[in-house]
Amino acid sequence: MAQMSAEVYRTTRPGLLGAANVGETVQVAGWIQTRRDHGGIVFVDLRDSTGILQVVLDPEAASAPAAVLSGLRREYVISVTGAVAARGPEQVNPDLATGEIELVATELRVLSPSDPLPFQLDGRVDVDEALRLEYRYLDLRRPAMAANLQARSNAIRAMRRVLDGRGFLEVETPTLVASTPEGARDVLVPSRLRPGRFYALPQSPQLFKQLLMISGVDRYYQIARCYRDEDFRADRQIEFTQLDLEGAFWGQDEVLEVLEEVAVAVTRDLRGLELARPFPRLTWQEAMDRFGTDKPDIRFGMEIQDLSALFAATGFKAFAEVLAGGGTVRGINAGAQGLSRAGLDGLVERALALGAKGLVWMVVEEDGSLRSPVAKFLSDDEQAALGAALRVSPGDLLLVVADRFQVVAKVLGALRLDMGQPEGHDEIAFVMVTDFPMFEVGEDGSLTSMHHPFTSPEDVTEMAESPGTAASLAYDVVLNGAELGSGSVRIHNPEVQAKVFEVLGITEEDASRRFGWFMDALRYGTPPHAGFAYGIDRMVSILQDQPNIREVIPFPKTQTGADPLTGSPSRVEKEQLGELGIEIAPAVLAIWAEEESPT
RNA sequence: GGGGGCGUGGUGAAGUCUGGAGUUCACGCCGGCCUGUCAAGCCGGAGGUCGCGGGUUCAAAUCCCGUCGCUCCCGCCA
Repeated sequence: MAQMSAEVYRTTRPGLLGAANVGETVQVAGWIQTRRDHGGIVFVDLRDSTGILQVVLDPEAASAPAAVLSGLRREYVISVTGAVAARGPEQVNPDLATGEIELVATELRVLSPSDPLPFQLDGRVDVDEALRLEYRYLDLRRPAMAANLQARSNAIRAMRRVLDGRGFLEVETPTLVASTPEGARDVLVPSRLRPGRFYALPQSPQLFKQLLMISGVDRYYQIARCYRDEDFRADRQIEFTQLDLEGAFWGQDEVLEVLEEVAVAVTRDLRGLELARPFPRLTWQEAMDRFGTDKPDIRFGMEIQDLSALFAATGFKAFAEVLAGGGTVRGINAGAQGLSRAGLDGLVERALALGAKGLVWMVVEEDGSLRSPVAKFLSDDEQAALGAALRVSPGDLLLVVADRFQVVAKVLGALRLDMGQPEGHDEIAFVMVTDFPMFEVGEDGSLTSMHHPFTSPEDVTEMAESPGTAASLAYDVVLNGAELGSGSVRIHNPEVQAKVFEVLGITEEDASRRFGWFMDALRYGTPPHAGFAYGIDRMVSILQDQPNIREVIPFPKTQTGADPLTGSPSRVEKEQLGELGIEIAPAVLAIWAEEESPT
């Protein structure tokens, strides 16, 4: 079979052919999308990654025997030689890119047959995702999924184009790193050569890219796989991909400019849309005040209004007590929702679930008066002022929450999304959120980094003296209400870094043990630097109008971290564990035994 | 850790609330007819332990308990 190596399967591709090729003799190969067998003549839609082409198999013209033609089935892989012919005017298919032509076959070879499929690829029904994942290689043949893979590739290509054009150096950093038990749970990998020790898979290349800055790499980027062992969501997988970047002698403005350029290029390539620059910018406080969240969806208004001043002298006890206690009263005008009493009760329940002590709803009547369980507690002046503040029209639904600022923001922010978020994703609304707080204050008063502990404070003195309110040089990029990524100006001064650890309550000893190597590096001439990481899965899924990131990940895992195709995570042989010095806990072995017993 | 949804021939759904023969619809699959269809058409056929286990009942896809899987959300995600 020496001639096999010289065998020609195709001379062109199905989707590349058009009216210009009429009269040419070509050979194409691909999968049979559908077959229409008329007893004599047989039509086959031949599919590959370029598109679909109709092949006409006439038993009198084709050299293949009739038995072969009638034996063709979906997803058979075939190679066809024939003449490109124009279709008659009655036979043009306007729904097909190649609909003006067809291939009249003279020779057909079956390269691979296919078993009947476990599910249909035609996209007319939503197949159970577990089944799709078990047969992902079939799922990915569907044009919609192939388009997602293509879009992802296009996005990464656009990123590289922008950054390569700006002289960035692409550098790979390790994926077997030291565990830093802070932030997300690490994915751990046992070491064979040093039994009892573990690598962690990186949550991000953060410290390595900072080391690269110290190394003299001026501008760095990496398409970096990152790992966080936390619970799954529609937009969260245990492993995900980031565009990680960093620049020396940079401040926030330089980073944001590059981020915009990347976002513009990716949006252009994926959606053919030219975004206006600069992107809208909000400080964290503005975002929280107006939208109740640090990742605002600015495709619609329904902004939160502070009503505290308006109720300063209110006789309504619930509001007065909150205000006396330093809280705030805020509301949104949700517009004409036309909700039933049950619907309104549902909103109250939702507010309670979000942590509110209550939710005041009011519906604006035709005469401008307010229909509400609490209307009788509000003076005429208050009602009038409320109407003015929320710019009401008859039929509008007003939602008011009184509580601590954090609670009000969370509840109204969530209700705003419930009531107003657009269904489609026609609009692409990027927004930069800046001036994040340095720290998050826990219930017990403890401080944790809002971003990460290598983020520079805006003012070191302020940070030391009032860490609870101190601002940082951290920023996010938000797209349609989703956080696409975060970045910051980093600390390049070891004393400042030590101070941040101190404020975080990390002892000098702890800091030295965990990050001593990094603190040392900071002492050898560290340039000021700043950077960012874009979540590529999220960016592509939103730009592709996909409901979750699994649609743009070729081989994702299920919510319990499993891959139905390969069976990971799998048990391993005792011998393997022995080499690693690892034993399975008796409690786990008992569960295994129970699973295996046939009962 | 918690809350919600889903699980019915190969696929997708209806049936479940209000228990009464594995019933129905669409697609796919197999066979037959058919030489211009294009998600071809027409005729015929096969195919299901209603996720799994237990309980209630004369009787369970349907009610109850448990469990597994998938999914959405809260917590978590420096």
